[in-house]
Amino acid sequence: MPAKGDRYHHGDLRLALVDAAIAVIAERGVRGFSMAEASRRLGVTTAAPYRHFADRDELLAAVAARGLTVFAAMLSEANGAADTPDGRLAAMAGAYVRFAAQHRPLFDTLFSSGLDKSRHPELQRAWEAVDALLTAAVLEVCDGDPTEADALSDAIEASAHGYAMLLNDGEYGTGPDAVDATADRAVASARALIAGRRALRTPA
Amino acid sequence: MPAKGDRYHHGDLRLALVDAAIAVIAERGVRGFSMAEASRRLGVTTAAPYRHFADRDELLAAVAARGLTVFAAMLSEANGAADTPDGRLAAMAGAYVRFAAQHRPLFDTLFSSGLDKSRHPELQRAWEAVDALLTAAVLEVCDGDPTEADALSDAIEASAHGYAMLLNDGEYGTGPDAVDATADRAVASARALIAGRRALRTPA
DNA sequence: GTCTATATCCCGATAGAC
DNA sequence: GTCTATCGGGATATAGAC
Repeated sequence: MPAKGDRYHHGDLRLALVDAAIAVIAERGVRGFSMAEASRRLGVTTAAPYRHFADRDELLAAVAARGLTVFAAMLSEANGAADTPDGRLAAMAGAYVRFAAQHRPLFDTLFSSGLDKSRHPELQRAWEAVDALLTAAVLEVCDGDPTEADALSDAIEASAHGYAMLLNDGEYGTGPDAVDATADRAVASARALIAGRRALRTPA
Repeated sequence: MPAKGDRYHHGDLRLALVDAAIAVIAERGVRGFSMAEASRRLGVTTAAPYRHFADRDELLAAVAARGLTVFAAMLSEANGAADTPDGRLAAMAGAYVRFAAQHRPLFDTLFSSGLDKSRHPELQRAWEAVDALLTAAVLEVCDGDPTEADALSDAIEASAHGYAMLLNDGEYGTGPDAVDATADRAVASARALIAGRRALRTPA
């Protein structure tokens, strides 16, 4: 406890607020998050956060930024763990689902917080970095055809996103087994989409 | 205006509240909904709804029930509009996306309202009816193999759900063209999953 | 079946002291 | 950089009158 005087001060309230926000979101969901509750957890008054964040959205954006860092790391790691182009791409679909389940507060902040992305350019850039990871992996699979690559990229992303959302909704049960099973199914679906990708070319 | 006395009475406040709730959700999103706001729209006091709904969740559940009716109707109609098993199943994926976009308040209430489904048995039954539509269509496609049918059903559902969520998040742009394009892509993805469904059998 | 009125609680955000 | 104090707003839900 590095306290200078008789009153407790945080070394880095800004950082502590991000952590506290994640903890609140983990327990009460994104819509249960409030500046007041995060402040209470840290034992500071509700005014304190406003020295570090202009408003509620800015704190949420900071949480989202951390989420994108973790997300990119997990996708990247999955990409490195397989040895074929198809395997790398499919593994990223699995990592997508695992990220959603293992870092649910971050995932929810990214996708269900109602955060206006266009108002946070930093987040847009971080998003582009994530997209680039997926795009690169897709291009490895179908390098000749950028149109097909776009369609396949969207298809795999949508599939993984759907599995992730439904998993977190409890549709597949709860617990680590459900996470593993769903991640496996996302991987298998990615493989099926890759195998059947000819059908993505004809929308009718 | 069938008013008996000098004061306005609704013929069916319960029904009017469901409509008002949908209108509020349409304008302010699911998390912007409140009993108070719905009451205000109808010109009744905030106490009035509690004669018809025990609490906020019960009104949301009524909205969800309507949503499931519409959802089932759209899936069923899409199913009837194609002439091959594959076509019927794929068309349902497109209908899933169109439902999400064209009835966004209902879709959001079903999937993003934080409603505890297990506490509303009526909703569970309505959900099962929706699931049955999808299951039947999938069984037509792969009638010999119930395990494969389960996997394909989940895969198509997740894919459609992902497209729907990302569309409503603005990921594919806005407007009727974006809806059409995304629905088409969901249809194509369903076809790709059907075509590549052998890959769904081996989770590794 | 609706209204008036109210109890209780929570939130975001700011001003000014220290 | 944090605290005290507060403003202004909104929510759910109930009690009792009509």
